[in-house]
Amino acid sequence: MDSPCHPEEREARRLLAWYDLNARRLPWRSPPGTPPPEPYRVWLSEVMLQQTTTAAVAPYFARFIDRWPTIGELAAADEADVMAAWAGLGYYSRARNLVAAARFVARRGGFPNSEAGLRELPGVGAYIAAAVAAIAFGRRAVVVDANVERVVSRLFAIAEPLPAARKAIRTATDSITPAESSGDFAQAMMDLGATICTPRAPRCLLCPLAPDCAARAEGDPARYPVKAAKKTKPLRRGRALWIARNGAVWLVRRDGETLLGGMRALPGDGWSAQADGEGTPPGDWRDGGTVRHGFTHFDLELTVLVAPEDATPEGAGEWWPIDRLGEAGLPTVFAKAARRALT
DNA sequence: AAGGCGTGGGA
DNA sequence: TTCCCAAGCCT
Repeated sequence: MDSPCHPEEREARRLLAWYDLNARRLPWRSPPGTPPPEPYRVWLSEVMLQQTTTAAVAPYFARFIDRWPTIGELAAADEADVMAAWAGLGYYSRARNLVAAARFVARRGGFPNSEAGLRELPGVGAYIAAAVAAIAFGRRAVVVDANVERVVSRLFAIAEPLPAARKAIRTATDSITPAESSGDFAQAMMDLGATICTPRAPRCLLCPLAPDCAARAEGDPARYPVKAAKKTKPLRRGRALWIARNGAVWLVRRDGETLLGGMRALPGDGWSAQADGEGTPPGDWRDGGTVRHGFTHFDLELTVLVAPEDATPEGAGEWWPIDRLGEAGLPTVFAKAARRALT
């Protein structure tokens, strides 16, 4: 059984053997070698896991599965309910696309089982299509996420910086992806990246691929993957309005597909103003304090302005009971502002 | 193709 | 505190 073989098979064998003993147990996953979870669960977990930690996803995944156990039930849901259930997880376009994709799949009569078919779902890109095809449908697919980029760039000592190195990384990943068990292989690569081949201080002594690892041979595996320098995040200032009356607060819904689009929110300015102090509020508004919040591409310093008792809101919105504010599905930045206003 | 798009946790 | 980062996608 240990007949001479291609080096690429050697890596997959070592990794799969390691995975048999070391696979993380996660709510959306079946143990190695057992039948895969339903495509719905695999897809839902992959969408939630984009740029998001397993610890953050776990409670959301449980709540979604409990409330919408099948793709058909999710397809029939009100989008507003899904958005509210997504609140706090971030990247809200994922929730908008989730509903659209669920309806697409339900109308179609089931999930596509090929990468190309999966790519047609809104919110499904190269990574998720490959992951679902491999994990849920047992297809051979080249699954490349940030973990795989790290593992593979070290394994092959790919010195080209990201993102330009993506093509070389994909080719290298393809070369070690086995024909069978490619779902387990993909999950094994991700587990290896999450627990052993970590961004800092990789635990090479525990790594099943250490004998094959070019970066390890060089002596400084943590220098891979090489990344382009990142830009500094600008600081924006903005205001949120706390307009309360009879135990209720005035909430609006942000429209469009831009920042926090589709989510409930406190009314306010656009945060686009570089300078604070513009549009000074009427003197009878009270300064409710300031919260800081970091977004992907800018930091926000948000001042909460508390309205006088007789203030009248303008435009579309709704009065929301303050004692049930937790159910409003406010994005974290507004949850912070509300907490500040209430202290 | 480079930038928009959230959030929380760890070092 | 600050920085980096986590199962990316879309335009």
